[in-house]
Amino acid sequence: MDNKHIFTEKLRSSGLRPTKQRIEICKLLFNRKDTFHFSISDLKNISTKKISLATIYNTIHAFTRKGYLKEISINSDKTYFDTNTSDHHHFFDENKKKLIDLDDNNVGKIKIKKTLPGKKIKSVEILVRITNDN
Amino acid sequence: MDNKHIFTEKLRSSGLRPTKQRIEICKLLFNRKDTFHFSISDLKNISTKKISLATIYNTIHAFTRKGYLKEISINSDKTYFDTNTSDHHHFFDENKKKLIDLDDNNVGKIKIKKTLPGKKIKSVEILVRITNDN
DNA sequence: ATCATAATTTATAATGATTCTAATATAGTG
DNA sequence: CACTATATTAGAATCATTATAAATTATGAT
Repeated sequence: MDNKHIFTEKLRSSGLRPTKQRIEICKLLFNRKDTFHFSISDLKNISTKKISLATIYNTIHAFTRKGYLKEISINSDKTYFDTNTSDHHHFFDENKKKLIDLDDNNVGKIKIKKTLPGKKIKSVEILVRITNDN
Repeated sequence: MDNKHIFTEKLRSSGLRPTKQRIEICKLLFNRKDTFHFSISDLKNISTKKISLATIYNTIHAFTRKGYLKEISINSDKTYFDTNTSDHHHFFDENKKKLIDLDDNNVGKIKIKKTLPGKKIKSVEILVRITNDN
């Protein structure tokens, strides 16, 4: 069971043609229990089928625009993406250079007391940098 | 008054030789009232003296290691630095692509309820994305 | 001040991620 | 099937950043 028809429908209903490359990427990303943090090169590496780099970029960006992926900011040369698009935060393990989810309900309420005229808050993201405890 | 001798001393006391390039960069960064958010190319642009790009990179990284600058993470292709090294957070204006300081005391206390074995928290950073309110 | 040495600067090349381009292939529609 | 819009592709282009190796400069000792 690889959910091919489900992905096909999902793609179609978002106005994206269900090509074999997109379905393959869907399988890699969404046929897993846990949320997946990855960079483009990670994705390239785990893919057995040959999909061009440009297609991987295009697809991941399309999925991000559709809200199926979330882009994550850390100071690193690579951009990371997350299959968990819910409101949540991250630990960044500086030793392992790995992201770990931090659920919104594992963080106390955040109050932003400063406001800026003519601006509205789009999102509030927390990054907790962690290191080995020694 | 350009604080040249103060910068010279500061550099020397951190084990960095006070070269004319480093002193020029000190002036650009620290002779200002407000904190300064910049990218390497911003710095290159405001410098009237010709300093090679490699030296700008080297110097900014040296200053960051010494704690005179702080590196900031946002999802963008450039790395930003901040002359305000105190514990604080940022707004990122998605329309203007500009960073704005958000003081720690303008944010309610943040409680991280999840712990990870063998790890300690190094820092907690908040990024508040804002857009035009319309 | 001069010398020797280690640190620094520099121009340039190399790298790596990402985007662009233009040709080819494919999906959806009639 | 045929047409057209959309996708995929390989490869080139771009941009930020890092590495290299030679020339320059700061510093401490003489």
